[in-house]
Amino acid sequence: MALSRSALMKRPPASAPVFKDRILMGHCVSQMEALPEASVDVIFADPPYNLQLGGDLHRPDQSKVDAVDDAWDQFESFQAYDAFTRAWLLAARRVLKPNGTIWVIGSYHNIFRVGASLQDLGYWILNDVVWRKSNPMPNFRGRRFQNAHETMIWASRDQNAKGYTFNYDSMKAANDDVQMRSDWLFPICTGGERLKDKAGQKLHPTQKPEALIARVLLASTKPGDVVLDPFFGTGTTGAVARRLGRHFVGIERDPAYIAAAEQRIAAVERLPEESLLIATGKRAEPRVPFASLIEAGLIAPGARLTDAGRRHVAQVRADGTVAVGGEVASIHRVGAKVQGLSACNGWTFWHVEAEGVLTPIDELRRLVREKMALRGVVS
Amino acid sequence: MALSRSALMKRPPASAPVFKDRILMGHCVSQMEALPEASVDVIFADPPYNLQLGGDLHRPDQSKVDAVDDAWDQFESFQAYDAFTRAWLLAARRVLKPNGTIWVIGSYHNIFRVGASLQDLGYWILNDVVWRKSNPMPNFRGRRFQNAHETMIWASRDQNAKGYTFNYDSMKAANDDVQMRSDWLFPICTGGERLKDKAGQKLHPTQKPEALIARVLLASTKPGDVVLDPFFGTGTTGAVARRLGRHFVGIERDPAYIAAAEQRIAAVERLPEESLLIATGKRAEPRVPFASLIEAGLIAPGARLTDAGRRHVAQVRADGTVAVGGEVASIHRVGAKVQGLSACNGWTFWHVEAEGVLTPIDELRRLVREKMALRGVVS
DNA sequence: AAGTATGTTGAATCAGCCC
DNA sequence: GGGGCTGATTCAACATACT
Repeated sequence: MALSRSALMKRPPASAPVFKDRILMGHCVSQMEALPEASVDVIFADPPYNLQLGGDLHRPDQSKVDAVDDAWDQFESFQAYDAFTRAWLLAARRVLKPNGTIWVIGSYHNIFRVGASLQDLGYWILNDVVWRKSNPMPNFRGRRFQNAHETMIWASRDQNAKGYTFNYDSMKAANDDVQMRSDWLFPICTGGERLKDKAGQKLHPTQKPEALIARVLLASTKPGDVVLDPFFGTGTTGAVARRLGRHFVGIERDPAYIAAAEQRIAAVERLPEESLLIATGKRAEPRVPFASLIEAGLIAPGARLTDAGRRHVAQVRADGTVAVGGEVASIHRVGAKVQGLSACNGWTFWHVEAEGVLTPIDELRRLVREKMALRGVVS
Repeated sequence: MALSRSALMKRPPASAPVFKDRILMGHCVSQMEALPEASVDVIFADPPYNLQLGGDLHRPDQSKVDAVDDAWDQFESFQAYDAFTRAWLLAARRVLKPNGTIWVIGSYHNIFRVGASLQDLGYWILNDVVWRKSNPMPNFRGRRFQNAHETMIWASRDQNAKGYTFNYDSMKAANDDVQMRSDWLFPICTGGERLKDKAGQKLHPTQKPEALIARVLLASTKPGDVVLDPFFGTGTTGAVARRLGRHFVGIERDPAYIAAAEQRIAAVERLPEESLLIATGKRAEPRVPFASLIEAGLIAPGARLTDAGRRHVAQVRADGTVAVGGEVASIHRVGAKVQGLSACNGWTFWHVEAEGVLTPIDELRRLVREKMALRGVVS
C-alpha cells in the first residue's frame, strides 16, 4: 500500500481553494460564501460598530477628537445594521466547523444587536467576555461614565455542540491556578504596536491590542487551527495567529489595509513549537480500565478495597468489577452506591491496604500509565 | 416619616396620583399603564433573565446547585421573551419623565435582547455598565470562563434628552478623584444582607446587593426623585431609595415578596443629607495573572525562569504556563514539582536573569500592579 | 478569646467516549 | 445517532464547631 489513508486525506480536493494564511480582498459576505463549508475552527470578528456620533467631539482644551467616522461605519438605521449583521453571521456560520466557535467584539452601540442576531441564527452563547481597558479615553464632557470596556461574545455554532475547544487548564494555570474569569484587563493598542502611516497618523481607527487576541486564540484554538477574520483591517488576528502557530484567513475590502497587514504579518516570527504546547489536565490523560490493574498484577482478584475512612469494603472480582454486599458493578457505581450518591470517582474513593498503609487506587492507575508511556503505547 | 404596612399597600386613587413609596401588587405592564404619564425620574429594572438551564448541575463535591428554576423565568422562545420585553419597556417609557433614565440589569442570556429592544423603542443608550462580581460562582465543569459579571444598560428616554441627571462630580469624588468607569466591582448579596425565611433559606433567588443599587441611584438621581422598580422582588431598590432620601414605586406580583419588602423597607432609616456619598472599598492587592507579564511584554514566550540557586530551569510558554521536562503547568505547580513539594509560591520562587542578575518575577508583578494603580483600574 | 478546620452557598444556558 | 458508562470538575464569603 503506497499511500496511507492519512496522506490521502491531507491532500485538499482539486476543486477546493487553498485559502490558509491568505488575505482575501472583497466584501466579507461574498468572500465567505466562496469558502468551503465547515472549514474553519474559529472566527474572530471585529465588525463596524455603527457608531452614531452627533457632531464633532472636542477635548477640554478644544482639540478635536479623531472620531471613527469612516464610511464603513455608517448605517442608515438599526434595521440596515441588523440586515448587514445577519448576512455576515449567516455566511460565517456556514464556514464554521460543527464544533467551531465564534468571537465578536463590540461596544454598546452594536453589541446588543449582534448578540440578539447570534441567538436568532442558532448560535449558542458560551460567555460574554468584558475587555476592561486599563487606559481608556476619558469622557470629555463629564456627562456619562467613562466608557472603559468593550464586550466580546463567544458562541458555539449550535446549542448542542459540546466538543468545542476550550483550553481550560491552560487558562487556569496562566491565572494563578484559579479559573479565568469573564473580565479581562488589557491596555488599548498604543505606542510601538499601533500601526502608523508615513505622516505618523494611525493607520486604522480601531486597531485591537495583540494581547487581547492572543488570549482569545490561546483559550479557544489549538496549534494548527484555522482562524477566520472577516473584518481583517490591518491584520492583528493574522499576526497573532501566525505568532501562535495558528493559520489565518483574512477578508478585507481596503487595499491599503491589506498592504499594511501583509507587511506586518510577514515580519512576524512563529514562536518555537515547545512554547506553543497547551497545558492539559487529567481530562487529557489516557483512559485506564480498572481491569488493567488486575491484568498488570497490581491488584489480585479477591483483594479488598476500602474508602479512606475504612467505612466501606469492596471485593475485587476477576472481571474488573467490584462487589459490596450483593451489589456488583464498576468501582464508580459501587462507590456511589455505598455513599448514597448519584456519582463517584472510584479512582480516588477506593484504596488498597498494604502493611497498614492505605493507597488510593488512583496511584496504581498512575503506575499503569507510566508503563504505557514507556512502552510507547501512549504518544 | 413613618411607614405603616397598611400605608404601603394602599392603591393610589386614579384622580390624585399619590403613588410615592408604595408597592403595587400586580403585573408590571398593567400597573405601569395605571400610573400617570411622565411621572418618574428613574426606572431600575431587574427583569427575568430567561435562563435556559438543562439538567441538574452538581459541584465537584456532588452537592446540587440550587438553580433559578422559578416559573417567572420560563419563556417559550426568544420571540416570547422579546414580546414581553417590548411590552414592559414600552409601558416604562410612557411613565418616564422626558429627562428620565432607565437602568436594566441582565446577563448574556437576555441582555442583548433587552438592549436591542431599548434601541428599537427609541431609548438612547448612555452607557453599558459591567458589574464585576468579586465572588462569583465558579464554572464547576471547567467548560467555559467563570461567568463573573452582569451587565447593566443605562439609557435616556430619547436620543435628544440632554437634561438627564448624572452626578459626575459626586461619582468622580467617590472614585479617588478620577472619572467613574463603566466597570464596577461589588460582591454578590450574601451574609446578613441576604433575606432568609424562617427555615434559613434564601427568600428570593436573585436578590441584588444594595451597594450596586446605591451607586446607580447616587449616579443618576437627586434626593427627592422618584425611582420606579417594575420587578420589585424583595424591595432592594425601595430600601436603598429610602435610605438615600429618594422616593420609590415598586411593582410586584408575589404577595410573599411584597410582605418581605414592606418589612424590610420599614426598618430602613434615611441617611443624613451629608452622608450620601458612597464609600469605595479597594481590595488589598489585585490578582495578577502570570499571563499578564507576558502580555505586558515583561517576559517573552520561550524565556527561561530559574530559582534563586539556579538549580532548576523552566521555560515560559505563550499561554502563560511554564515547562520543566515534560511537565507543563502553572508557575506554582511546576515550582512545587521540581522541589518535590506539594505547594510553592511561583511568584517568589522563580526568577528571570538579565545581565547576570536574577530578579524574582514577583518584582515584575509589582510593576504590573503599579501600572494598574496608576491607571485607577484596581478597584 | 482567638485561631483553625470544616461545611455551605451563589442568576449556570457546565461531558466525552464507546458501542 | 441514541444509550450507557466512565470519571472529571470549584472560588470567595460566610457560618459553625472545635482547639
